[in-house]
Amino acid sequence: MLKKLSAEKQLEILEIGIAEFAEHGPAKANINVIARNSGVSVGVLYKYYENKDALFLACLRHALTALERVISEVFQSSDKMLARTEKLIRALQRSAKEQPCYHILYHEITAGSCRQYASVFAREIEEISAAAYGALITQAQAEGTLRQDMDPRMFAFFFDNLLMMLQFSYCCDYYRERFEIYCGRDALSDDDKVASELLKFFESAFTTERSQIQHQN
Amino acid sequence: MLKKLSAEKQLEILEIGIAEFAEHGPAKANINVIARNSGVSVGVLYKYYENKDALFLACLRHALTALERVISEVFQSSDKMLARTEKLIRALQRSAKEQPCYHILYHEITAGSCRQYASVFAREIEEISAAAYGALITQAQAEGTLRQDMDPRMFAFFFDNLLMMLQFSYCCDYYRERFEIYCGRDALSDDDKVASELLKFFESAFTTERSQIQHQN
DNA sequence: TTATCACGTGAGCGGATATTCACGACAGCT
DNA sequence: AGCTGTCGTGAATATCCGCTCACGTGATAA
Repeated sequence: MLKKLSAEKQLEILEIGIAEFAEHGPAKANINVIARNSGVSVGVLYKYYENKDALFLACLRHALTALERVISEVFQSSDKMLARTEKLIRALQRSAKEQPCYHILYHEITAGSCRQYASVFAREIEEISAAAYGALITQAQAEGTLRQDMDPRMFAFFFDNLLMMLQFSYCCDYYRERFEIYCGRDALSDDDKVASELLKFFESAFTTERSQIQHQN
Repeated sequence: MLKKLSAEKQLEILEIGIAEFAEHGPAKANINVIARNSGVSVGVLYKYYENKDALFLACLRHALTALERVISEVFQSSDKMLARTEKLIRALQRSAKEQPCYHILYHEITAGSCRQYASVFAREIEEISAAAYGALITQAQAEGTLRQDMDPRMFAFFFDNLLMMLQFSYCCDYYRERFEIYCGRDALSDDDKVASELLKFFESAFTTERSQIQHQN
């Protein structure tokens, strides 16, 4: 190999691609623009990626891997459920602000122009978190720190629903606007308040009077 | 006016448009296909709508009006908070199954290819429900049937987050898959179970021991 | 120094599709 | 019946953009 694109340049292409795909959506993102912004020619893009679709998938994978890392780091710890939940919230807030495009790209695959990948990616991404959250919740129920009267899978589902919406609310244009409409102009900057309110919401959903009564029996 | 497209035909165009835009996303939806499927010529579409964008916005407005009607019907009643919440859940489940494309279109505007409209539509759509939910919650807090220790706007926000995700989980491909992964194959058909589980989740978030203690004082 | 060839380049081809416009059809009027 | 103006038609046009390929460049080997 003589010149070959450096690893950094290849990464740069992915980053620029993520930005472009996130800004315009997969359908309207422009390959020629990605090439220009990355400082390479269109031709070389097609040496590395078979077509636009392949480039998009590479960008997506890059973004999703980064997001998975954020989640899995939180799951390294052996905290109790609530502490872990708080860490999750904080980590998502930070990540959504630092790398908004990654989250926007994640959101993209839920939209119409990505229908084709919907089932593949749903399995790939959500199976992991569904299993993790499900296990966490079942365990918490067994330990008696969580209400007994709910289907743990449904619980995990609602739990993740709130976390997904939280991510999107920090970086997707529509959801950002909506966030401000609901919670006020400074909602986007006052991370502590949002985190603590969401945590309160979760906390009372986690632990009802019933679950405690059942636990004492 | 001599012939002019009948009101029914104009409605049909909107319905076909909604289906096409929902299936492929605004960017990839094909005007010529919409014309053919509606049984009219492309030309006439351009007599009624300045361009593709204008047609898309008309479809969007049609869909959103229908969705608003679903919500506002529930708000006609003077039920207590929990009863109203249940009605909301049921109405959204029904509507998402009967008119999936309407909800998919709603979801579309949150994605990248619609960035330009994000702020306009966010105000138009969410301001209404934000105000309604916010008022509902403030009132419930005043009556003492709702915990006092949460910011009512944030509460309304989380509340609506769960409802939005519920809608999407019944009709957007990715969210449907995810729904099944989290809650099992039959989640999509067992509406009663989903409704009751979500209601339980809300119920305990609404009413904590603390709120009841405070109320008894 | 020169030949070779691995890589990168970007002008331009081709297909897709949004948009136009010259035309036909037909209702009402005379 | 013939005229007129309103509408609807869809082939044709214009544009955009994904993708290709003939070429340039510079590192290596002889």
